[in-house]
Amino acid sequence: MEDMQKTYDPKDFEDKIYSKWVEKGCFKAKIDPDKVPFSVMMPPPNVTGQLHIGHAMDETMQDIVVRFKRMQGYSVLWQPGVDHASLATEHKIVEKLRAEGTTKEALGREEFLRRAWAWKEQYGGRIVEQLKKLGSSCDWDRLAFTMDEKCSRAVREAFFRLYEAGLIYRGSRIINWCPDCKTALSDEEVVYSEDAGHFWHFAYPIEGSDEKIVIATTRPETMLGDTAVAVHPDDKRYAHLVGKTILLPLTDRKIPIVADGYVDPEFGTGAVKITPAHDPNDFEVGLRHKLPMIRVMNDDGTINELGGEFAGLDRYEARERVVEAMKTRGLLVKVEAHTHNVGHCHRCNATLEPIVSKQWFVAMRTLAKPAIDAVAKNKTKFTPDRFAKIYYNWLENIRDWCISRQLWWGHRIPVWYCANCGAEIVTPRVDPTVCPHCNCTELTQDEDCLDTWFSSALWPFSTLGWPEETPEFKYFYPTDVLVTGYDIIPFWVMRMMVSGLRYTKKVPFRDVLIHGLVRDEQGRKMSKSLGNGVDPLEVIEKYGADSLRLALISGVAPGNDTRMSAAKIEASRNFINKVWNASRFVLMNVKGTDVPPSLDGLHLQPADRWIISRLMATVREVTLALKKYDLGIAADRIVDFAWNDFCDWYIELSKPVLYGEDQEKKRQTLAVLLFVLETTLKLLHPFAPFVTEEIYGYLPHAKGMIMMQDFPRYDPKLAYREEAKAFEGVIELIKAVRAIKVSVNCPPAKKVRLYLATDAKRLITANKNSILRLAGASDIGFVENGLPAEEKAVSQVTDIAHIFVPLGELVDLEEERVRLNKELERVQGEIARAGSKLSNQNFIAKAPKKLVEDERAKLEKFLVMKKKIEDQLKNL
RNA sequence: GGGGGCAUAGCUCAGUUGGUUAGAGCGCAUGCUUCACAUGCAUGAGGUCACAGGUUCGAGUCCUGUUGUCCCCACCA
Repeated sequence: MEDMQKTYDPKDFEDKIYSKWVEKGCFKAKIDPDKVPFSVMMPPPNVTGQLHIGHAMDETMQDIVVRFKRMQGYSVLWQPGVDHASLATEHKIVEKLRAEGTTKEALGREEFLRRAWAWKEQYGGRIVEQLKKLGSSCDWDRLAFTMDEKCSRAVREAFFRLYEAGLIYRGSRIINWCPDCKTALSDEEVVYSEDAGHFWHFAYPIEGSDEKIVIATTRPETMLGDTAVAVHPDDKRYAHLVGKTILLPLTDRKIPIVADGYVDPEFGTGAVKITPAHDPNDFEVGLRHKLPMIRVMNDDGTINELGGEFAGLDRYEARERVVEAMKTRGLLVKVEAHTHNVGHCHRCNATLEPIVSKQWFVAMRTLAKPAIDAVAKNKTKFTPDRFAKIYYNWLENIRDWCISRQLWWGHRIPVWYCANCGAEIVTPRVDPTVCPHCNCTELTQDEDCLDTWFSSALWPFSTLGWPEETPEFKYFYPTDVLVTGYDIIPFWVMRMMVSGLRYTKKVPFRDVLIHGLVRDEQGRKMSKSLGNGVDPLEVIEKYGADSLRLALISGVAPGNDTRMSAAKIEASRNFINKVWNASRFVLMNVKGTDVPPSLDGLHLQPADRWIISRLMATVREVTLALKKYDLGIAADRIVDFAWNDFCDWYIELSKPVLYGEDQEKKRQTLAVLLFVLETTLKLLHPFAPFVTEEIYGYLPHAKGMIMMQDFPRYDPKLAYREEAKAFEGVIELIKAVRAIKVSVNCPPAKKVRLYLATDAKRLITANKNSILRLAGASDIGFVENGLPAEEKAVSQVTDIAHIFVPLGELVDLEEERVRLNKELERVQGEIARAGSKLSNQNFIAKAPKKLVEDERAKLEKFLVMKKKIEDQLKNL
């Protein structure tokens, strides 16, 4: 086999490896009765969307979990799919048509849909290809689309069931209307922002009196639809006017003055114009006082024929003209600057109009209850659990969900109306042809579509074939974990919970792993307008997918936002490069040897046992962290082990053996190097799948693909706790010698002689060559009581030895005295701290025994150190 | 108005059920072209864990309050 390339270049192998995984069917989900299923539903990205950094994080997290579980032996389904994204997609197509100089109305429904599907065919594959670049190990053979036959069938069934139960109804209510997209929106789709506006004070004349009542409004044009003015019942200023009639200016209408508790006497003038058809609060007031509703605006935001002379004007032009007209009549009292929260369309950002409109709604209150209970009873668990509170907050305050959209791209509402008797007809599967009430055959289907989230809400089971009891559904449902961002909780998580419990009587997923947003270097949201977005595809191109993945999850706690920067990605790339080079080192040395395939029967040296012990600790911690979805911690542990323990220590410790003469020791060391490398690669695989798979292919005893190997297991036989701890003493010794040399500016290349007063002669002798090499020493001598003063040595006390390094001219005795005194001070501080703890009777009585013992041992240790340092000071 | 987050090294952030001398990356300082890697190695400086109380033998961690900051929801027309 060829050797590994000298430099790490992900472009050499990432695509090749992905193809290989696909070819070998590594991602395929199988119904295997002998295995435990583990299923994850990918949050479907918009079918015509492009991969952005937020997707990249979401996908990476899922892929890590899924690869981990697959290696642990679960039968994994990671279900991929894309969303038709009704409004988003239709918006794009409408824009395109506008550029072509036509409109959807001009094309007609059929032709428009033909174009929409063509658009979907053209761009629908793009995001899927981009997901592959990341290394996503989902079962592409099962790729679903919210508008495919399977999902559409589920939508129809779900609608039917809710309708039958009376939980879907049609009614005229105030909804959020986008005059640009010309559709209703749900409350969740409204984005509020503080906008600068005005507060116009208008005087309304009162019939049969010279008195006028002054109202204040931010939307003057809506006065054309006023049907009352309201004041607070206890407001003495207006008490005499309640029941009187207003001659509404600019119209020929007479409207009453009513008293209603909704009015805040402190705000504005204390008198409110009531426009039931154009304001949610006014709508309520209107119902209470049985006021007429006069809708004065068309769907496109222009004033309709009820607006008299203003008919046909755009809403903003109408606003100006109304103000002008009032001014001319001397009825404009004043204008104030006023900033207020205004709702905008989440898709096109147009200012929304609250409008009375006949729409379809889902009665959410009834449905919310089981969804609240399921989380309260821990049937579904949020990670981190604080998001359960946010979830409750949403569901407890939920209002009915407006599900109809005046769009064509989506699931057409499965309701037919009878031309004869006006009946609503809803059937679960087959389209009705005859009215069951009057036998009339003239039926027309509702023109509108469903909110895109209506189908997304069914995703965990619609993709598995529900309402059919398919084998997939039985095996993989409920799913195990849903991974998504906190911003999607109200849109999706909540609604999947509601639907899942309603239709399947089960929670749709057992865990919900919530992540935050990926922000830019300065903590700002990434946005197109700021141009501060990090393009994941560019990052992959430049650094490789593994670096991107690692950068996206390292140092990130669940649920928290994270910042992305070139520096962070480079740090990840550097680590992967490190792994690459360490692997090269091992393979280079293994080449041409008969390295044993396992550790069985080997006589392990202290350093070997130490690294294996550290490895086992890492395996345990990583496994635990992954189980708890602490992906950032898991990654940090692996990086820390691989870089510090393995590369900086064990590989360096192995060199004197590898370059030495003892062939048997060499074989053993190679076996350990290989074992640790292979185990580390497996641990790292879920995080950095490409590079680990590539390197694994070079390992002499590799079996197939790394992604199909067993995830490393903690083996108590390999824990070697005591030996590892003893060996830490050797490491501490080496570090101390290095520090001594630096402290006197001794060139690193200059070898020094070490003199050690120690009880650990055996351990030190066994590791002599390593100590010499790593500490930069020429020889070790053992002494009883240090060196004579004329030797001019620098000394340091460690756990296993009192070190003396004679450095002759380099040593300044005065400086050495200062250094030792400083050290003495530190040790005395420790003695005082431990001493005060141990003299506290409450500590002795109440703290765990182990802790007390540890504290005693510590005190003992520091007392010995103190003695040695004092002796040395006397000696100087 | 309601809900939630955050405050730890110069910067960005970890810190599992309270328990060694509070960690990492980046940055900084000093020194290293040692045969895997300068995308590197070694050594080091740098923290009253926002503030004030409390619980506890013991608090960065739990409780109460304060301050600052960010987000979500509601929406006084």
